[in-house]
Amino acid sequence: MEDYYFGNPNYSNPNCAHSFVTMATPTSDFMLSDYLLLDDDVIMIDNHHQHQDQESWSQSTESSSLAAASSNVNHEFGGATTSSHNNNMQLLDFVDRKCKNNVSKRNKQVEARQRVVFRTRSELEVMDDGFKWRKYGKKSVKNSPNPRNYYKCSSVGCGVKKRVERDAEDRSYVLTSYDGVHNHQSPSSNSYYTTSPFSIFHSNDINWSLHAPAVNSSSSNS
DNA sequence: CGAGTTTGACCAGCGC
DNA sequence: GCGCTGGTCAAACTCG
Repeated sequence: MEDYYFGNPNYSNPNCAHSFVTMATPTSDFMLSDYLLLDDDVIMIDNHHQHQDQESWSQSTESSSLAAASSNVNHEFGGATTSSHNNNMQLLDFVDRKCKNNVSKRNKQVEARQRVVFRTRSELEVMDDGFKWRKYGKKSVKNSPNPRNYYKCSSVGCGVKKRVERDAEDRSYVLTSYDGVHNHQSPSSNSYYTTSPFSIFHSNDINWSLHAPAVNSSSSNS
């Protein structure tokens, strides 16, 4: 099986090299195993749910949009997520509990903006995805003991935003949501990234990594 | 000194 | 209309 990484392996912080995670198997701390298309513009990714039966999956995908999402999973992830059918069953529950309750009013106003939500198991709240982010807000949210951090892409003219918060139910997981699509290449030296956050799923021949951010190290103190 | 973070204030949507 | 909530702004602050 190929190794799949999140982030650019060539864009690492020597001070944080210890946190570099390789995803060779579904048992890695950071595992890309699920994502879901919600209402045409929201994708959720869950990285730990793995054990559901096929029957419940079929039941839970009666919705056409969700069924479409499941097909996308297999298509987009290819060999990296051969078991994604099973994984996404839990993801549907996850979406019901998390996404549908948490989609912000503000986000509802943002039409045609793509939104990707990652649920990753990591001690690090900020994951380097190759883009440069500037923190512009921090907010305590209801029903969660953990604050939510707001980031904007630092690139001029790029309006992509992301929110990062600890999972209220399991603090070992981090929820990272991306709003919008980058209109530029990744500033990282080796531009494996394309303009869309979804592009990570199209890189069958590219290694992706999860590691500590190369910049904004002070943000981890917040 | 510039870039990034912190944090309180402000705004807008929603439910009652 | 009012209060609650999530999201954003911007001045002050920190750090390299």
